[in-house]
Amino acid sequence: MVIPDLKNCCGPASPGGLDEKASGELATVLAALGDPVRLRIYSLIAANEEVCSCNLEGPVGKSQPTISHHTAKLAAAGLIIGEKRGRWTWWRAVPTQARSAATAIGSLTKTS
Amino acid sequence: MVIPDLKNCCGPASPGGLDEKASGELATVLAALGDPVRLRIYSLIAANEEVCSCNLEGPVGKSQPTISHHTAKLAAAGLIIGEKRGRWTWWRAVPTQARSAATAIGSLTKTS
DNA sequence: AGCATTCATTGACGTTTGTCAATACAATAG
DNA sequence: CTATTGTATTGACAAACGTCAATGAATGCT
Repeated sequence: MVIPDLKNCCGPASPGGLDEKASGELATVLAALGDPVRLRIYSLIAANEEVCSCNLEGPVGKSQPTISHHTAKLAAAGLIIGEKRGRWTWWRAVPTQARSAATAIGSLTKTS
Repeated sequence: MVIPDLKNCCGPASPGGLDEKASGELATVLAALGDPVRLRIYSLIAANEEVCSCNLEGPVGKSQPTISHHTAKLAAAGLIIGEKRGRWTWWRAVPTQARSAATAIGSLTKTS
């Protein structure tokens, strides 16, 4: 008795695709941006040089702990960094992180 | 009695940022890619012209219903489309969707 | 020093998510 | 037509998530 192929529709596809580690890192960044509230927070920060937390609660319309929670998540993904100057925390975007994620997505599409 | 400003650290920031609708749509796409398993599935599909489901279970290492669940989510976000040809479902990437998300992320960073 | 303000953290709650077993559906093969 | 094969759906469950009230920690003002 010969053991047949598990599947017979086609070969083992192709080697392409991200490995487990790369997909995990990129997914972290994309997941951080994959929430409407966080995306708006990030866009507000990225559109300005610096934004202090006091300017986030208003436009976003969430409570202060929620804003803090989301900014922490964006910071954990390396998308923003916060500097505590005086009484306020000022947030700045890290453009390289967003851009590398953007190019990573763009380079997933077939390049032929 | 004069009503004071709610916050006094700075003005109302800037108008920049995505509106609620735009952030919701983009967040849907990014959330779809914000999972390591889905990102690997998408990268496998995008790296090839077409991929049938039988070639996904193996590399991804998840059960068949899980794969189906994730492909459905990617399809709902408009990132892939499935065509049932013969016995197998063939998945194709929609490069425009991924690319528009990539450019949207890229254009969030300050352009000055 | 004492008080007010700003932000982070904790705790709690309901909702969503990722996963798989079991089942149902669809389409080909014999 | 019946059996087999590939895929989608359902049900269930633990884990993660988003949210807010309450509390804590750190800074500036008087």
